[in-house]
Amino acid sequence: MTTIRDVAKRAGVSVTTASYALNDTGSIGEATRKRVLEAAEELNFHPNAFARNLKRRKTQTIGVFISRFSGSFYEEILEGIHSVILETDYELLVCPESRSTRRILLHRQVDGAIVFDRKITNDQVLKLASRRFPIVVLDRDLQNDFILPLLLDNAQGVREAFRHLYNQGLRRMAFVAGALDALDNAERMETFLSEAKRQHLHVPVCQGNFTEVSGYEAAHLLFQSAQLPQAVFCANDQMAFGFLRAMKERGLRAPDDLAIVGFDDIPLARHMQPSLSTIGASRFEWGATAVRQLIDFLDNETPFQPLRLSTRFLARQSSTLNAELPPALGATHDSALSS
Amino acid sequence: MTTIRDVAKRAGVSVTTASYALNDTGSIGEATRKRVLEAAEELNFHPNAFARNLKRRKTQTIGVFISRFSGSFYEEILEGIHSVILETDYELLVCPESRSTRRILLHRQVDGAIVFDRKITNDQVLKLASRRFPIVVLDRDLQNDFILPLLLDNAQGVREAFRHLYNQGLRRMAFVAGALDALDNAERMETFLSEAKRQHLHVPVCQGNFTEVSGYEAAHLLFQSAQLPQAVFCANDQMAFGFLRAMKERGLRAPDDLAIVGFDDIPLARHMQPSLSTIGASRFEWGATAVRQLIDFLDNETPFQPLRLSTRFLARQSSTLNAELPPALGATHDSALSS
DNA sequence: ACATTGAAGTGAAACGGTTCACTTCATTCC
DNA sequence: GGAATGAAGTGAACCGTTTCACTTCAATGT
Repeated sequence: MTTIRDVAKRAGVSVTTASYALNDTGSIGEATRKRVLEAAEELNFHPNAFARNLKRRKTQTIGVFISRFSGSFYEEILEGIHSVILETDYELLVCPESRSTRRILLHRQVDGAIVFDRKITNDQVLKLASRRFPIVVLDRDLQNDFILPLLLDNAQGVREAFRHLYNQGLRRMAFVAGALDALDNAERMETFLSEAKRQHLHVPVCQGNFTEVSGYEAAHLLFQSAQLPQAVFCANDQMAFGFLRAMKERGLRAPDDLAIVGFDDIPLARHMQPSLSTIGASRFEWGATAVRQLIDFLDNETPFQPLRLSTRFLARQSSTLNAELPPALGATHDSALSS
Repeated sequence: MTTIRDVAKRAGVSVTTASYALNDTGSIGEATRKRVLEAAEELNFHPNAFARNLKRRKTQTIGVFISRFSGSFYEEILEGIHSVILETDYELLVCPESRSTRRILLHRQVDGAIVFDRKITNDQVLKLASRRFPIVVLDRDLQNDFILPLLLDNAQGVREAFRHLYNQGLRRMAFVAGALDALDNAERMETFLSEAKRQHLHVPVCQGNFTEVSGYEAAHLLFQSAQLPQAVFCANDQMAFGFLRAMKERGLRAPDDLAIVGFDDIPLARHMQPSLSTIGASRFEWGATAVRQLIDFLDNETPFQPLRLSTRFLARQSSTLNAELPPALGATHDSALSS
């Protein structure tokens, strides 16, 4: 392992000079600089990141904390983050939930963090965030000078979805809720119910927890009620998927027997049979925005700009009555595979 | 930022003692140890990872180098890796292709690497790998004491697929090839063609590059030939997907007009209409095996054990003639969403 | 009674960079 | 001609740990 001392020796200069030359700092003559760079090249020198970070107290790295890799939900967010990182001189460290999370966060192995992992508590985030360690949170409404929440505009998409159902003459609606502690769930439910209320509709709520199975179970519960609803809004796509499975088993068809709407626009949604109406946002843009703001804060102390990511309702087969929608595949395969 | 010195001072011991106590090394009295740990707790002390790594010359971190996040191809591999990491005292650093790759690899910010990114050259891998820096490669056939290739057993699955087609009486077959420089493509093609040869079949080859579009284009090329083949094997699912799109546009149906088989078993494959016959491997197991061997090498110097990951053919609608296959969704949704 | 042992604890030198404060020396200015 | 300036380069402290080599001292063996 060659060190900067080796380089300095070979170039016939002091370690200081070598460091300045390699980092393009200090004032070093052109000839000397060249000699140092050549020596470094010849010795295949690469500065030890630990020594450097230890001294600089900066890592030039952004940490992203997610709960897991699968689900293709994070995928696009990560892609967005990655695409921005590529244009900066920062590096990216992705950390799935585990002990590591604590370690990396606490040991300051990154200069800033993007958090999308409910296992990390609000308290932890609050305690960690500081001018020297800004944090962007994607999954909670937590905010101060050093914490930027970047959330979905749940209300917008849900309102559109409600209108879509309502305008088709559907009146008996039900809501399948996700995890109780999730902000997104609360907002989606709150919006849906209040829209319904404005139309003097009462909407029963089935409690789920965002998993496919809980959607399946919610469906069974609803099937037992005296009168089937005409439309069901599920707080996310996974539950909608489970709900549709239960319907299929019962011989019920969407949208004719029951119109279904989900939330998230997971990749599968457009490929299902019937394709699933849902509410989507650009997760790519989400990730990109997060890291852009974070780096802007780190480099220029630009104050955080909270904002809500716009969502939009996507009418597909599962909720669109008597429409001549093209079959899912033919209509959408292109963008589906473009990723 | 509190340091070990603060802890030592508070506990009324030397820095050395504090370090030994915190790391459970050296020989330290029970009472003293307790006092140190308490002091650390009270001061909310967390050792600086850079200083530690600098001194220890070990990072206790495994680096995974992939070319990108999307495609849901890496997803399961990462999950597999992650699941093993969770049970060890190693951490995980996932690095999408970029300058970072070079930096992290060269600067030894990780103790070992798992490489799945063709942008990293064989030369680089060879130069980097050493007893102190073992590397597992998932995308190339490169091997020495410190480099472990973990590849798919392409032949096995492809052979099964060929038989499946052949046993249904199909004789006119074509092959859509992927990127020329890819080992996987070479092996799949080689196997398919030699199986065909044994049956005295001649199989024309259309060159593609693993992308959906290249599959689409390959289809158009084939459509111009005098006689349509009865079965087409695509070297991966993406191309098969493009091929099916072209067929649809032409009013051709799989499997009746043309039986289609892909390779990879991407999540979409089972959800398409028709569902896509393909060849799959447990990518989860793939990742898990890789990291297990790597850590075993690092911790115990266990020599690398090259092996091929078994693959299996999955008969689905796109290639199964006159069969009563259940509809894709009903049959498979459970495992599809279980992730 | 004295050497031996081993547990408990310590001082200081690393690890490999960065950077502050400083020197040297040629050039410019008045 | 002497002070002022500034470019080029250097020595050494420092970042926060770990760990080698060492001391101290009570307990043990003979």
